[in-house]
Amino acid sequence: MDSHRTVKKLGLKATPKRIAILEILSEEFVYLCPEEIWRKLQTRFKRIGLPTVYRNLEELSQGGVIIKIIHPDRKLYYYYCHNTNHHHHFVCISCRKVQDLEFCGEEQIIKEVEDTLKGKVVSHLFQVYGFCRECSHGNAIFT
Amino acid sequence: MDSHRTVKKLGLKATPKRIAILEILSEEFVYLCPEEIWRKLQTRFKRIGLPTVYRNLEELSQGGVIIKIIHPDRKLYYYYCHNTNHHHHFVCISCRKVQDLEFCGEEQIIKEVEDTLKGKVVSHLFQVYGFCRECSHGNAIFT
DNA sequence: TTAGTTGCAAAAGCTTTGCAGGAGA
DNA sequence: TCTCCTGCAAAGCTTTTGCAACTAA
Repeated sequence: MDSHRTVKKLGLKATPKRIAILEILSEEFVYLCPEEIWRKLQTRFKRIGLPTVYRNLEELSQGGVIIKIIHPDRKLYYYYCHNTNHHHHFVCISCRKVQDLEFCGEEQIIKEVEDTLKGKVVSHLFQVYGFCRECSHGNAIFT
Repeated sequence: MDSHRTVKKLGLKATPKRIAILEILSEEFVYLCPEEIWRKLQTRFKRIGLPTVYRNLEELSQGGVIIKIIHPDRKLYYYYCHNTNHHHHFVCISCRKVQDLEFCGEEQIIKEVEDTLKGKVVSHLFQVYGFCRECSHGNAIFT
């Protein structure tokens, strides 16, 4: 909520632009790409560079405050996730809304990898794509 | 196995380079990026363009003969998967070896999305990263 | 013959870097 | 004051496109 404090907690300076980037994302329930965030920032700042957006998004995501969304188009997308527990997302491919999922299956994965393959799990990527409630009711704009 | 027939079955012409690309991938148990495949092709063909590799990989993956591997570096990677059933992969982040997983959890995901979120699942991405048996025994070369 | 392929060069994007000037703490 | 940030311009890289020449069927 308090973007200023969140930023400082990461050991970063609380510059107006950094705070604005975090605020923009935290007010959205969809994932955004750097350029979209940049365009939103332009309404608040007359001079704002795209590299600044890229740099800040990377820092915030390194700090765990926002997450990268894996997208088939291989562009960078970021999402502010309010839920701090380990969980995964249901991503609407029409309106880009992101919703939390309870299901994970991490235990079973680790068990299978360790027991059957004798390997070691470092991380896992799990994302579900589809149409959210609103978009599956006829008004989907698939892009 | 028979790359020639596989290619023709997709409605594509069986050109030597196309077949070679498929053969190279089908003999590997790791995922490769277009440039790596291109370098391997250069030992067989004196003239071979990188765009040809990109184009063919895209066609073969459209045809379902090979799959794209989602990678954090957002580069394209392809993998020839011998298993035709729905399944997921355990990817070794050290040696790039890919191994099939039995666990999926698709039913639970669909149930949760439909029951709780009232949405519709179109696809899901599930990939597990870690160290394979060999690489977790000390000889890992993490890049 | 002829539609599908390929090589080359160039373009296209998105993302990153260098660096001098600027601003939080 | 002193790092850390930022804007701008330029570079970097991977991937894609245009087009004429080529080739599998």
